[in-house]
Amino acid sequence: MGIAERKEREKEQRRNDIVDAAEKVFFSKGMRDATMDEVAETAELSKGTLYLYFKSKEDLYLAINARGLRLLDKMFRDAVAKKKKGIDKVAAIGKAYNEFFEKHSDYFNAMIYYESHAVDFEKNETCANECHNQGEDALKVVVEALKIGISDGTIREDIDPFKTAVILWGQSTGIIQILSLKGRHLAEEHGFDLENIMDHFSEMVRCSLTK
Amino acid sequence: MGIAERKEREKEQRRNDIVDAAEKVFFSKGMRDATMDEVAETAELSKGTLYLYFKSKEDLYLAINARGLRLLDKMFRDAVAKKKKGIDKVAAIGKAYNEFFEKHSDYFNAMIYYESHAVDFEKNETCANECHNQGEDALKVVVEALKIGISDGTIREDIDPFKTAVILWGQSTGIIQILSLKGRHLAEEHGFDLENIMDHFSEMVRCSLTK
DNA sequence: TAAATTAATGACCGAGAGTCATTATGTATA
DNA sequence: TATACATAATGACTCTCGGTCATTAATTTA
Repeated sequence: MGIAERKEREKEQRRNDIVDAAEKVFFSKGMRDATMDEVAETAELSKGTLYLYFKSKEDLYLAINARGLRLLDKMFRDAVAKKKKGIDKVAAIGKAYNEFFEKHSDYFNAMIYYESHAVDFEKNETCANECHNQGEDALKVVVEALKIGISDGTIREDIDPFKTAVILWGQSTGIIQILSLKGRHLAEEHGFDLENIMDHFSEMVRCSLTK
Repeated sequence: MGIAERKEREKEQRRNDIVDAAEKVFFSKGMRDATMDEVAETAELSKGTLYLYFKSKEDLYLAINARGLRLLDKMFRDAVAKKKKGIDKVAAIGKAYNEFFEKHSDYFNAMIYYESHAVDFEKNETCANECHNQGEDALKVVVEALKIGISDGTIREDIDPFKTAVILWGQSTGIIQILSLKGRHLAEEHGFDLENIMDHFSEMVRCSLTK
């Protein structure tokens, strides 16, 4: 009985098409100014149909965010795979995060929005959970890198890997966020050199992890 | 001619009353769910009057944020005043920031909202500018503390004070933000000890600033 | 081919931000 | 004190947009 499977695939496909359309609209107009009517028009579907696939506008936005997090997780995994030593893995993750911001700033900004709003799990269920899990997966990559570093002696052993991973995550996100939002201004107003600021930060991190 | 001055004062007073009312409503309902009608009711004014004093809902929100930033700036100044050495001043600022979060989390969350949204200066003019200036003032306190630390030899001299201040600001904000949003979950799910995480972070910062 | 199930539609509703013609209050002038 | 003038405040109204649901269309099953 392949009909159920085919239907399942088609449903998945349609869902994806909607997220594609939503990305176009949300990324060009911003979460605030994007309208569900425009997403519907872009997807060549009626507005009602959007609500068959997503619970709310926020839920649809979270689906985009989940895509971003999936991509970030992949970049993290690729980054750690290329290095042997724990400390180098951690540095590679930092570099990957910065690259993620530079190459996929739309996704990064979506993430920022997500991280600064308490998400109502009632109204978003599925997508919110996927975001949460995807985020945890990415964090795990950092935790593992730290553990490896402690084992191979490239990272001081008096740190708690999980705690430190959370700190690193928060730190990095905060800095990229400030650069994303105020970077242009800082460069113009204060002659700020944006290029090497992340290197500067990486250096600080390396310093604090190696004692 | 004291009439003009009195009128000016009254206007200022009314403006303050509106922000007071807005704080009550925004803090209890959240930026998203707060309505201008409710602010008007709380302020015992008509909705139209709110728009005589503020350009938009966002503008009113920015006025609240400016208050928060003013408070933060003051806490930073008080913190540095109590310490002699540059490195201790920097540590005191970090402690003050954490205290700000703990004692005035409503303001902190307002700040987060502000920092994660590109503010439309067209629609907010005055308040947006005040936020911006207030933020720069607070940042200056950090810059000064770093400079003093470099002079008195408690902070390594191969760092750029301004650049480092921005990094510290972003880092701290990012961490507090993640704790604010996910802290409860991290504690429950991963047996995370929230108490000393900021100390842990401070230690990392001290380590990276003193070489 | 008819009945049943599933998918899609778009007119409609309610909520809330922002407006503006009208009204009220306070101030200067005769 | 009465009158013209200026400024402040009002709230009914509009308009946009997220979300709903009775209706229609398409697909599957019997």
